[in-house]
Amino acid sequence: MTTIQDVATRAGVAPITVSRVLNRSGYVSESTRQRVEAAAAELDYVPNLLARGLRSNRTNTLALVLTDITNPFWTTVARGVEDAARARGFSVILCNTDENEAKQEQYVDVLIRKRMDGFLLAPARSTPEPIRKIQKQADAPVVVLDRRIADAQVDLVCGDSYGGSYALTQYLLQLGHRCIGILSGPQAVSTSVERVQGCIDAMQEANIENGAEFVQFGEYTVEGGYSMMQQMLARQPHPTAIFATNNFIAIGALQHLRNVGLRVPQDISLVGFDDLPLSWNTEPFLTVAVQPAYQIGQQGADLLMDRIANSAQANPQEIVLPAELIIRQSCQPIG
Amino acid sequence: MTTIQDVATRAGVAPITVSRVLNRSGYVSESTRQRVEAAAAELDYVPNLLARGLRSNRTNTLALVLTDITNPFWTTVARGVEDAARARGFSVILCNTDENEAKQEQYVDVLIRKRMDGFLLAPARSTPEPIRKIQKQADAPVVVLDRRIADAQVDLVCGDSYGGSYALTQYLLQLGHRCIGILSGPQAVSTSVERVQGCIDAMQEANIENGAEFVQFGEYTVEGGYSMMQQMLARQPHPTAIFATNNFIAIGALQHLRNVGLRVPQDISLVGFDDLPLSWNTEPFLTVAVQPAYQIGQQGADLLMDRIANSAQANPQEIVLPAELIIRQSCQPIG
DNA sequence: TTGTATGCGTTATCAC
DNA sequence: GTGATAACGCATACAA
Repeated sequence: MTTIQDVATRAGVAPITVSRVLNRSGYVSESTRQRVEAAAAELDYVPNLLARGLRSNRTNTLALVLTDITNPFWTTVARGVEDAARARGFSVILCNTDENEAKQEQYVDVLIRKRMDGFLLAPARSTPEPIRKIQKQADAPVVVLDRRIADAQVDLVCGDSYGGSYALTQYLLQLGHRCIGILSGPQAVSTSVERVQGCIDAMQEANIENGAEFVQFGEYTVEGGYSMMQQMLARQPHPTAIFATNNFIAIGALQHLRNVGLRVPQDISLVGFDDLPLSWNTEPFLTVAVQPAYQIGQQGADLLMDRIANSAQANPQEIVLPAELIIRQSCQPIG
Repeated sequence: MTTIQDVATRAGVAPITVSRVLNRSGYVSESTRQRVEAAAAELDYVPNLLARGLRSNRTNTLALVLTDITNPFWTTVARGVEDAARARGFSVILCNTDENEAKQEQYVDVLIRKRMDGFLLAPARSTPEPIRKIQKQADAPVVVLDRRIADAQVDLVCGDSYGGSYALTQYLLQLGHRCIGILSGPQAVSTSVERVQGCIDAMQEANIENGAEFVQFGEYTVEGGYSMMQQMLARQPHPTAIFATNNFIAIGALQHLRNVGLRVPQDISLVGFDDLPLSWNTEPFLTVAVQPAYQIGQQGADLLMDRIANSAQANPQEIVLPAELIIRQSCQPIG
């Protein structure tokens, strides 16, 4: 392994001068710069980022901890983070927790030890402990993505769950639906609560008072959607429209409807939250509210890097990005 | 930030003793161990992995560079790598190149600078340069995943592309198909070549000599599958069976067939390579050859960690894991 | 079983 | 513009 010292010797300068050339910090004469660069190239010099990080207390690396890498929503968020980071010279370490609190803790521990400059965290649960731990042990800023954490003094970037589901519900109400079944994620996750609430509030404003009766709570997974749909249909009379509160739940719901021979939208209407790429459902027909996943990642990373740059502690920010209503063919008017 | 020195002072020992306790290296008396552990806990001590890595020349971290994080095949591989790594105390840094050579080079550069202990690489292209670069600059072992690289002296773990497609083809031949269209990935990738060859060889053994005429080369993507299917159908007469050489190509092919009103298997038979989780196609009916993705990741990581442990350079190994034929309902016998 | 001395490769600080 | 010196936090080598 060739070191900065080797390069310095070869170029006939002091190590610190090599450092200045490589980091473009401080003044270096043009001729010196050229000699140093030539020497580095000839020796195939590779900077040791461990040493740099140890000395400078900066690793130029962001941690991105998210809950489900198999969900296109999150891969899109990750892409936004990566692009924003690269644009400012940061690299990103991506960790997937599978919504598992223990895994999340393991990753967070390692990332703290590896001295990340900042953390982007989509919490597996809505407890503030992991955030507190980072803030206490890491002395690095944290930006939470997607999920609101009560009692945590921390920046947040998320989509407008409430507004998106409110808009979806209004759309269903306009079509004449009066009984809407909600297939929700875990009650302990803020997005679930907000999506359910947005739907119920919209119904209430239309003088539908029993909206809360048709809610099933489960997981944000295909299996969850499948079984919640099953339970929803067990009710008599069952809803005329279904609100699947995320993309995987929608797939599961569709699978069950197909199994029992109910057609969408002829027999029952269905709306979803967050989209799927063309590759997933061979016919893209689902009416959905879509969060700007890429922007959530991008703005989260930018905010985080701002915090890293000005370690001055401003008040925590909350950035809520609007969800877009995309109307396709999965709903039909009543009667 | 509290350091090993702080812990040592508090416990009334030398820093090196703290180090021994934390790393379970060397002899430490039970009473000393307890005092040190208590001190570390009270001070909320967090080891600095940058310093440790710099000093010890080991980061206990594997790099995993793959080509498409949105493909379930690769997320499964990644899971296998993660589990194997965790079992031996390694962490994993995952990087997604999107089959893009430039991105791959950027990631590899950073990973070398970060001093990974080993590299798992699914090359974006079949050139040996990236591998040579790691071997030259990093002095860390490399294990290549999934794709064979000519002229590279390097370990390889992959699925049996040739055998899998040979078996699929035999199955189609048994059903009486005599004209099989192949929708292939890029000609520059070894898996493409091998899957095509397995198919052609099986046909040749059945005395079908013109097998090579019905091959389309394209990308391993939904779009690629769609357009290759389109071109395949333009031929008159078109094949009675289609071999989609990866899961995304199969989806694209299905989409096009649906668009032109051809039913599978009534109007045309279809087989694929690698499976999709239930969440993807609402009805799992495709007959496929499946590579053991999880094992590829697991065995790749294990081999890599073996290499790291015994830096003695044995000859490069090539581990080819069998593909499994799963027969479902996407094929029909010929009249 | 524990400690001393030293150095990993780099950059911060200050001096010239 | 450039350099000398020290220090980041830890583990290796050797000594006691």
